Amino acid sequence: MAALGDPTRREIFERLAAAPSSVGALAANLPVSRPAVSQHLRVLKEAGLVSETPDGARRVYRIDPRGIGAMRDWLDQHWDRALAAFKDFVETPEDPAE
Amino acid sequence: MAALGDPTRREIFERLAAAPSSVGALAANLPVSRPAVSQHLRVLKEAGLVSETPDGARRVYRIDPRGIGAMRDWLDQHWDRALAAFKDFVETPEDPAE
DNA sequence: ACTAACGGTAAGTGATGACTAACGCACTTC
DNA sequence: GAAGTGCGTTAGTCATCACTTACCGTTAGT
Repeated sequence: MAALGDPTRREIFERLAAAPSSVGALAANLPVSRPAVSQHLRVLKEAGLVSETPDGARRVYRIDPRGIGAMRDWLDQHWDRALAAFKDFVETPEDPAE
Repeated sequence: MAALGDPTRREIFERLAAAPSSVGALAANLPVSRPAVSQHLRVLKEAGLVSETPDGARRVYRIDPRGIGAMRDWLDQHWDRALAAFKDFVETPEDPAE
């Protein structure tokens, strides 16, 4: 969750969501060096958002559905509560006692 | 989106999702000072995640459904693509040529 | 009007973290 | 086996940011 706070990391995440890719391919289309991409991928992997697959000398990274699913659950949970509270707030005309 | 990167800010966000609150009430139950809470609320407000409502001398903050809705949309969009790509990856038996 | 309570703002400090350069390791191909 | 490619890791630097202290504006009560 906090792993997506950095813009570069979010960019990497979005590119992987579009299509799995290797480290070098990602770094080639990004304004940062390859080690930087590698470090971001490690953070994303530890957060459970991506998974790596060895492919010879290369390593292919792709989105891990479980991680993004956990985020969805977290968001939906708060969404329901927030929506209920907001609805209650709008419908209350003007509470004088508070 | 990046506004939820900080743990303290996420904590404030979750408390507001549970129930709207004033700045002082939030700071009283948090390990940080009141100005810190005020700064976090400003970031959350600029991100469109919370909205403030003047109530006399106090200001009540609550979750803004639009902000959390935008996050949901962003997440769902990437979820669909990632799930399709992952499914395609799993179903591919084992590509010998590569 | 004066006082007290509530909250936003400014300035300054300390720590977290994103980045690059240099190095080492695993795998492949000649 | 030797050279080359693709990645991860380490050390070090620099910027970003979260936090506190002090101050000022605003609103409610006496």
